[in-house]
Amino acid sequence: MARPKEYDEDAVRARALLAFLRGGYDGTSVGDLEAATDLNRRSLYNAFGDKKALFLRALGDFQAAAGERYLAPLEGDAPGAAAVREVFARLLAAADTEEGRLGCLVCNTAASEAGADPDIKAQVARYFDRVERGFHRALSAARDDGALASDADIQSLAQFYLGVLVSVCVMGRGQAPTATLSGIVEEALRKLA
Amino acid sequence: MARPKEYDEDAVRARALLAFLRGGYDGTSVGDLEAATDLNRRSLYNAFGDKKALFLRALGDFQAAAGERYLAPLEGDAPGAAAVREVFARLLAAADTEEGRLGCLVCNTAASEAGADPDIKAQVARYFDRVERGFHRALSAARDDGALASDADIQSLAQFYLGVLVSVCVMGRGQAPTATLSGIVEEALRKLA
DNA sequence: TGCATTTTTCAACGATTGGTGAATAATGAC
DNA sequence: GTCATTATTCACCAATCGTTGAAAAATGCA
Repeated sequence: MARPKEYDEDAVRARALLAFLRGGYDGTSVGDLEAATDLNRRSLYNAFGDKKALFLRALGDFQAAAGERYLAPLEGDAPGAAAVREVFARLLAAADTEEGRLGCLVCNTAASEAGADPDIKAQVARYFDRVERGFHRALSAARDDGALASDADIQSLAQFYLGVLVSVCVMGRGQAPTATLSGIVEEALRKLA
Repeated sequence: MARPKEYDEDAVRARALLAFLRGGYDGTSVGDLEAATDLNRRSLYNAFGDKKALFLRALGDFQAAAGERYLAPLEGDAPGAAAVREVFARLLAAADTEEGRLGCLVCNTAASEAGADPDIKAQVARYFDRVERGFHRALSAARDDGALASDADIQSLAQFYLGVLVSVCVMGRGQAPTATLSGIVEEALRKLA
């Protein structure tokens, strides 16, 4: 019927995501995206609309990937204190990898000028909400298991661990030594028996 | 001897700082800086060199101002648990102001593409170091006062509170509700008797 | 073998970017 | 008043920005 695409769209989006992770929204030009994806400018626009739309797709892809890679313990069928610990263990492990050092696209975006855009801001808020909800679920289970006092404030604890997660991502990107990151986490996890 | 400047350099730098706080490094054009400072392009370049130099000055100014406004309790002559609490109280109070909602230039920069520049990265690291050192000092006093157990790990606690500070700044900029920010802080401060 | 459809290539668009050269204006020293 | 010095104004630079139009190439269907 028509000429077939010469590229795999999922792979292209994965490469675009990496580029945005490196440079952020403003710091990544369409030229950079061409180079990162090996795709002609025009094909990018045909496939995704414009730069912002592509960024939003990347942001969505990141949320999906990070959700699976890091948040799974919170959202799986074994929530509890161990799940919370596992999330941070995975985060710290990632901080030792090249890709992990790029930080979290959501956190980076939240702190950046692109975070002023309403569409982007909404996606950021949605992810933070998801993380907080995940912690809430796990912490609730932890309380039922006795790892937390029965009168523990689950809500503010969930917000607290969301904050710790954000700080690990931001400071990790800022090249903070791994020891600093694990210091933060270690101290934060002391709240769990 | 020569024609006098028509502007106050300190005021200009303060306005440039505000502009960078709003838009970040990449998101603030020289044109934006002209508008923010009411200064001609050429005068900006004559006075500061180039955009990056001006940004570095703004970053330095921010550190000085934030140091005085927020970190003073940590560095003053009454360190201790109350000083730590006071820092976060000031941070939360600022989160309710328009200027405070712009976040922290250091944290924003750490998460942004500009954070890749070595000169900028060094300034970011220096500030984080200062904050951590401040917390260390206050926490050490807190331990001596009995507000912390005598075997408390002051080092990782200091890193921990630095992380909490970063997360409050980043999430505050991301328009997180004040309740979320105070939830984080409240939970973090529970470590202090 | 055309035909319709869609991808790809290539070149260009106007706008904006950071940065500068040169003339003009304002001062204090003489 | 003249001169050296520095600040301001204004026009302009090449480069890059995000985006698009139009032609060429590749497919399935008739």
